[in-house]
Formats: sequence, structure tokens, C-alpha cells
Amino acid sequence: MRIGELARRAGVSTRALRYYEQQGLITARRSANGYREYDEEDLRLVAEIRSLLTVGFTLEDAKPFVACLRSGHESGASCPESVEVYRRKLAQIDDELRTLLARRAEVAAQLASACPGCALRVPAAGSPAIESPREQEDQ
Amino acid sequence: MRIGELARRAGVSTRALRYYEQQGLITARRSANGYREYDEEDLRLVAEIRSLLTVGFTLEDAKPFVACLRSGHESGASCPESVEVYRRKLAQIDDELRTLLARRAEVAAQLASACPGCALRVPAAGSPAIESPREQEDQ
DNA sequence: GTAAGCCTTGACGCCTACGTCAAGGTCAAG
DNA sequence: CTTGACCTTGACGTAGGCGTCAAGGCTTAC
Repeated sequence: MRIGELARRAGVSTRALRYYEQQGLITARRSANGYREYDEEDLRLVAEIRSLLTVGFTLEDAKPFVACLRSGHESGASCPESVEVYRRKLAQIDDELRTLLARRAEVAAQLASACPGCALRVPAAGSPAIESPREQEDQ
Repeated sequence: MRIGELARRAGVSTRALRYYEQQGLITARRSANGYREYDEEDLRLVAEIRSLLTVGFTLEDAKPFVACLRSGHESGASCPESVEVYRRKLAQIDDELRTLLARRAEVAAQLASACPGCALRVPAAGSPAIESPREQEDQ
């Protein structure tokens, strides 16, 4: 199939597909007239990329997953490199969560001191429903 | 004082100060030779801006606070416009927290299915320590 | 006079995943 | 032959808060 069909089936723009190729994530055969030619496996690769992007991965993060799929694995996450990316991402997300929670608390505190009573309308940052993620790196 | 001294005392770069001016946050008198001249109040304004930026506010968000200070209030948060920004920011932070938590859960789930056992090393997204912030907008 | 240290206004670079023209080639239908 | 739908590469624009030259003027000290 050509780029337009792949784009429709994968739910992305043709621009995105060319960008993924430019970034080294996917490659396309070329037909005689220079048009890119894709197959079903490429559709899987793009689906994997999209899936990862929507959960906050960068294209760089996605590379090991795509490589894993292309090397014959049925899942892009079946390779150790991919698992490592998963773990790094979890750690990064936890960092961001901690940062956000700290900022939330700070903003709530400033709001409370500037406008006593306003803070009553929003959940407290230290409430039992909002806590920092537990630290628990590998091993 | 001139821009260099203000920068040192406020702990920011001269580039940042010019940028704040360009964005309409601070204004400077000019001495005969064209140099910017600042006073102690400008120092307070810059301190306010820095304080807000570090908790994730944009310069646009900071404008009401600066305006509030300049209009004579002792706190940049004493004006209703500032309080409104606080509330919008809290809501935005809560949105980001929910998004992050959802992504965390998604990543953890994918990791778990791709590498059973790996997930045991990281905190579970649905654990009692990590929950979505309670919704509770105004009123 | 000249070096040093301060100041000025531009203006590009960064980072990410594309959106959006621009200018033009390919191919099948009518 | 023309229209139209498809394809190609190239290149600028976006958002935010500056960093980092570039090229040059002011002032004081020696």
C-alpha cells in the first residue's frame, strides 16, 4: 500500500509517517515511480509507535520497540532494551508526579495565605487521596 | 540600580530581565545614556515572577500578580485576578496529575504484560498511595 | 589611548512532533 | 488533453523562556 492508505488505516497523517521515516523509525520500499510502498507489518510498527506516543513516550523512546518488532518478536516490548525504556519512563513519570504534587501543594498554600477560605474549595495536597508515589527503584 | 545589579540581586540573568520587559511584565526608566534604571520595587516584582515561574506558572499567568503588586497591594495575590489564576492553575495541575497517573498505570500495565515480574519492582498505579486528585471545582 | 566592564538592540538556537504551504511529478479516467 | 487524486522533497512555523553570540556605545581607571 502507499502512504495515503497506511496513513488512513493507522490514523495518522502522511506527514507523520514521513517524519517517522526521517527519524529512522520506519523505512519504506520505493516503487518505480519513487512512491513509498508499505506492507501490513509497517502498519503494526506505526500502531506501536502511536500507542507509545499516546502514553507520553518520545520517538526516541519508541525506537527499541520498533526494532524489537522488526526483529521478529511478536511484541515490541519483548526485548530487554524495551523493558529498560519502560522502567526509565516509569521513573520519569514518578519524578514528574512528585514535582507536580509539590507544586500543587505550594500553589494551594499560597492561595490559602492570600485568600483564606479559597483553599477550602479545592482538595488539600496532603489529603489521603493524593500522595507521592512510593520510591522503589529496581532490584 | 542598573540591570546587572538587579540581575545579581534577583538571581536571574540580564537576558531574563529584558525578556520580562519585552513581555510586558516589568518596565524600566531609562537614564540619559539609555541604560535601564530599576528601584527596590522592581526587585520585588522580579522576585514575585521568579516565585511563580518556579511553581510552574507562565509569564502570562504572572501578569496579574505583577499588576497587583504595582497597584500598591502588599501581596501579588491580593487581587481577584490573581486568585482566579491560582484557581485555574490548581485545576490545570490536577488535570496533569490525572493524565500522568493514567499514563503511569498504562505503562505499568504494558510493562507487566510484556515482562511479568518486572512490575513487582515498581509501585502499582492503583495502589492506595497513588490516586487521582478529588474533583471539586469551585462553589 | 586603551583596556575593562558595564550597557544597548537585534537575532538565531533549543526542543518535539508534526501542520502547512510551495512547486512539481505520476497515473488513471473521461 | 485535461482534470483530479495521489505522490515527491524542501522548508518555514509552533510554544516558552530564555542562552548565546554579534556588533557596538558609555564610562572609568590607568
